[in-house]
Amino acid sequence: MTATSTKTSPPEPRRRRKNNPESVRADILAVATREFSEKGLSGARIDEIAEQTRASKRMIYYYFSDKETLYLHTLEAAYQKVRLQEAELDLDHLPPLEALSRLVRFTFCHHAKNPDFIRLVMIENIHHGRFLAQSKLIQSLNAGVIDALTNVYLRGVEEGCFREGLDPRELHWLISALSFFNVSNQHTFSRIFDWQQAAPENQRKLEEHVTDMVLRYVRPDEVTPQP
Amino acid sequence: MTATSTKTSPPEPRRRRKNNPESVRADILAVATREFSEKGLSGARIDEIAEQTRASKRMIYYYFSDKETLYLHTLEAAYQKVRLQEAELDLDHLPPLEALSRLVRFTFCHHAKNPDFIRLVMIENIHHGRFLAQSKLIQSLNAGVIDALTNVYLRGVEEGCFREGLDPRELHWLISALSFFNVSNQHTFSRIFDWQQAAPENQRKLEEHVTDMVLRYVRPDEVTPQP
DNA sequence: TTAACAATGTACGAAATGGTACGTTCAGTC
DNA sequence: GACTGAACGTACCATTTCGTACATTGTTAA
Repeated sequence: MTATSTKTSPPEPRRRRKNNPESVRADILAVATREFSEKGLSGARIDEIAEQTRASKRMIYYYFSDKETLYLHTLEAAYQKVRLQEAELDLDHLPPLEALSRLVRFTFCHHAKNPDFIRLVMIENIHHGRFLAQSKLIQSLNAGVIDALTNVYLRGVEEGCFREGLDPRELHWLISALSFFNVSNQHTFSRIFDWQQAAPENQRKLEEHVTDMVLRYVRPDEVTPQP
Repeated sequence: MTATSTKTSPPEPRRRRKNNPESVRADILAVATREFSEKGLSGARIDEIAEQTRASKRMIYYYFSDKETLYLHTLEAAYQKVRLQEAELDLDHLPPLEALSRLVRFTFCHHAKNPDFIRLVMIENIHHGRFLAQSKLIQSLNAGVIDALTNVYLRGVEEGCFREGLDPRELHWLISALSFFNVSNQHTFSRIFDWQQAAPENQRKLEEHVTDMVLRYVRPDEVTPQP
């Protein structure tokens, strides 16, 4: 876009460049997120990212030294964003059953609303988690999730509404699996089984199933509660 | 060019081996499977595949016209292989509970033993299932899974060991989700939560959890069946 | 045998792609 | 205003990568 309108306006012919490092950086990161999550690390093109940015390709290498570093920053930013949203969940003031139910629904919906994040995690798994392993940041971010779930679970066991002997980490695994798969495999599943999985009514049904499944799983075995 | 010469064709049209077409084709496909599942469609390199083959790059283009077609054939071959293994499952002679339990365990173990297939499906989802959509073959292959599960489920409902009102397709979705996630997200999950998910004892535990979860899910609600 | 076609090897081209050299402009400090 | 380092633009390079032209060998039918 050569806006050098060399008109006969002597005082102000050219557009002034305004330095704005933070904004440029954020812009690049946003575009990179779109591109990487859409096409993967090897599929995304630096030139393509540059084109969609208000900055130039030179700027990408200026702020992020190379393609892989840019990808790593993208991944970190995505995890950070997720963490921020999760932090808003306040489960401790709810009774265990409701708290767990809410956590499951939140996870399910959150994943569904953030396909970019899911895709980045898929892509990272394709790369054997090699970049995530480099990131101290991400490692530190995710401890909180397990803690929150552990609290809820322990309270539930104490109150007798959850059965004993479950591992919160494994419980989290189950919740994640169902919520993640809902996004990650939507395309193949829909196509193979000719089922519009993304349709709102089906999403609502799946949310119910998933929540129901988790709650039934933690429910105490019936012990014939007759005295 | 099909020589349909209705001349004095002998009753025995014996086919003699040519150079080595079938073997070369199979070799290419095997290497392509490794490469695509490891690096994705855009990450895999035709030259790299050629190098690992006994054939040359020219042969890849001879048998499979271009990269994307080769990828599609890879995907189809992978689904076909899975289908063959699934067909060995014979559930109809088992009581419903055992049949379902066996189906879940089979799915879980099968996925765990075929990471290449899982990765290809992940990659295909990254591509929005665009190639799978082109394949009439794959579409036709996967109907059987639902049928088998439907039979088991209906028998179970009839015998009273499963609750009513569940959709076999959704049940399959749940089983798939848990089994798939176990492979697809192993790297990120292990790294984030510092948990050796691939370790045999953890795999055994997860298999139990997953089976248990599905069985608890289909179990009839307690209706206080007092005599 | 020989024509015809299938199967295969070698070398190369054109475009894409990650990354850089080098110069220019901005903004704060003295 | 002069200086300086950070912020930015343009043009370019070296390599990679998909794909092909062309030559050659094997195989079968007549």
